Amino acid sequence: MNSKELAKIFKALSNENRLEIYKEIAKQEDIDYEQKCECSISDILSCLKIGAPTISHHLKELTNANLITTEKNGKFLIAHINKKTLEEIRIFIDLQ
Amino acid sequence: MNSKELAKIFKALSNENRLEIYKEIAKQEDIDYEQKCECSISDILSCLKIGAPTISHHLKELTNANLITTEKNGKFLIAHINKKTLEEIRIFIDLQ
DNA sequence: ATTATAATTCGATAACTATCAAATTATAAA
DNA sequence: TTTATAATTTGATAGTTATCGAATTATAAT
Repeated sequence: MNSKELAKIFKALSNENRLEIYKEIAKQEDIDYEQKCECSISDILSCLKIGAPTISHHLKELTNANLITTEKNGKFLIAHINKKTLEEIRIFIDLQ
Repeated sequence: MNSKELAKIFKALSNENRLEIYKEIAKQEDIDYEQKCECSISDILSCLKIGAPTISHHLKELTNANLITTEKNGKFLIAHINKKTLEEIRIFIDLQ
């Protein structure tokens, strides 16, 4: 993976609130291990002090960096961690 | 390590050129394993297409995020990777 | 059908950042 | 002591981004 792509991933994680969102998604995915994971915007809304439009924006950034994937479940949105991208970061760290 | 600190670290790595500088420092440190490592601004200058003031700025950002340390050797500047911060990133990755 | 809820889009704004040229400081070499 | 080199600082600028309120869309519940 080249520096441009990697920098993009780091940029997506470089905002405190966005990082919190990412961690919350990972946490939910862990809890709901065998169930269908449901980490919706409304869930995140209650954790953070930022509005829905901002969360929507942040989720798009995370998606754009391939850190998460999302799908719609009725009214709700479900987010998943993309393990491959996480692995790319790990590879970078191990190389340094 | 909390999200605010971690986000700061990621921010420092979120610029392509700054990431390249970081990698170059790591590379030099690796090469000069038993010698005194000398990764100066002038060395980096020749690798990247940005000016000295910008590199100086980037080095300050990396230092500020505790990703590197620097010392002066005469006219030159020597940079070192801070392994502890690298380890903090690894811990985060392993938790996800 | 109407209403309520979840999420997104749009437009605006304030804050931040990468970059450069020019000037300055610090150090080494001649 | 003069000159050359390395790096930093300063000031400016163009581009990016986090955030919000308002409006809109999509879906579910009544």
